Amino acid sequence: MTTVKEALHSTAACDSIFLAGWVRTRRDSKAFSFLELNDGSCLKGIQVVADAGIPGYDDITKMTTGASVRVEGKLIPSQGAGQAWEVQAQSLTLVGSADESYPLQKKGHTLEFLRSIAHLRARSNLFGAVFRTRSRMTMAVHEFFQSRGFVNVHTPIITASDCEGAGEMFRVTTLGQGSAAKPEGDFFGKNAYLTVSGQLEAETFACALGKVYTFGPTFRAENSNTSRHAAEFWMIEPEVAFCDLHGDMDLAEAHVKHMVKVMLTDCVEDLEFFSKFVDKELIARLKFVAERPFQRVTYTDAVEILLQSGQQFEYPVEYGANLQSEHERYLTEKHFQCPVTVFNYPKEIKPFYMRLNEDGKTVAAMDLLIPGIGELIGGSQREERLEVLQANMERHGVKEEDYWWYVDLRKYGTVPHAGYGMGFERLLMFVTGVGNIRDVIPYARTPGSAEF
RNA sequence: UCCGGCGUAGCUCAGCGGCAGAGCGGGUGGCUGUUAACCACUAGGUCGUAGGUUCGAUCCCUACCGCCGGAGCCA
Repeated sequence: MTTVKEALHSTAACDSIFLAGWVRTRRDSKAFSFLELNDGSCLKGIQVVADAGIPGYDDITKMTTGASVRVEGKLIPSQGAGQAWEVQAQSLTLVGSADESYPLQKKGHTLEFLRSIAHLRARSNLFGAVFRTRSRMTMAVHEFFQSRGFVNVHTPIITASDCEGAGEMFRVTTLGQGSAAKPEGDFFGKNAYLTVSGQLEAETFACALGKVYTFGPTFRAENSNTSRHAAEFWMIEPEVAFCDLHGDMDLAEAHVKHMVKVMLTDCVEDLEFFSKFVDKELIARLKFVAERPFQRVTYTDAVEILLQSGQQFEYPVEYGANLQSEHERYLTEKHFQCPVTVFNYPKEIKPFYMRLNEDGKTVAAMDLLIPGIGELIGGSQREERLEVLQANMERHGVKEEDYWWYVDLRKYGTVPHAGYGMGFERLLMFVTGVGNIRDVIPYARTPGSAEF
């Protein structure tokens, strides 16, 4: 069997071709019909010409939009404008009909409606393109790290650490609802949760294998209702031994650039579709990002830029406070007009594991901000000095006995090391131009929503 | 969770304190190497849910539910 993609890219006619897919639209003449057949292998469908009387033509009225069909025929140059090749069918087989209740119409639908039929939306042009892109970007992540000698580590999904500082956690239990049993009586003998980050475990492997990365699902039980947050998302977390913050920032920028370059070279047809129907500036922006160096600015300088900007912000700019979304947007969209890495944040607003700088006031943290999305990457150099780490834990109210294995890393052959987390869906939003995280993941999990 | 907006036909929306509307999609017929085809006809509604005001509520008020946008949390 040939895919539609292969057929459309054919360099020569072919006497015998087999295709199977779903009907996008049909136009009937008295003596023949046109079927547009799409099989998901690429954005475009192929035009099938079926003369009345060929085997299977009796079912032509049932080959409506959404029906699945097999076609046997010849690949020939098209007589009509609009396509180079078409299939002259010699026989048609109706595999599965789709009656008039099939919800995907030939016309455009809103993203909100398509979310309500997420089990069918991958059959639309946009979502077919999104999920082909998602697949290619998945491979690009592995290519990027594997080509640099990184080892992929599968960190656990279920964890017993209940305060990793990355957000609220989902509880994992086999106890019945309202059970009075103590955690000791639960499956793991203690409270267990879905992971909010594989970082701490990844650090242990970096301190053995050198350069590692994780790429897997991550869960946050935050009651977040935004276009950039999901309760279940995929995160990429590299962790590198003998690496400082600057090496970490170099890696993060190279990572983003690599992903963008793969998008530009390997997803051309889908990218052109996004650029035409989702975001007209997309291709220009991706080329810009692929070619230009990113900006880097310390938190202190960023605050100064914001104070000097003359902009009226809803929230005041203040040293020592977190940068608000509007501040980050100003930096990346207005001031620098390109991706920006902000680094060296005040220690008070960052978690216990980040490395204290020589000034005693800031930590070696960094956020990579991109236009339109905001924070794509958050990372840091990790505190490798035992006494300093212990003091940080004390200050953050983190109990050492809960993290004895993490502390052990600093007792036995400790090394400077650094890493970051990249939200895979946020990256997809950036490279596709799609504005809502719910539309770059097959079945979005958000507060109050776990259908499908 | 907070602020704002929206829930009317399968979809996108208009409407109005007094008989429920359009475009698209669907169905039927016609026509054509067609391209989101075209032409004609046609079916399709508990106006989100529950209360309240009113002679009368899809319309005004309240609560709830859902969705969208923004904020916070973060990736």
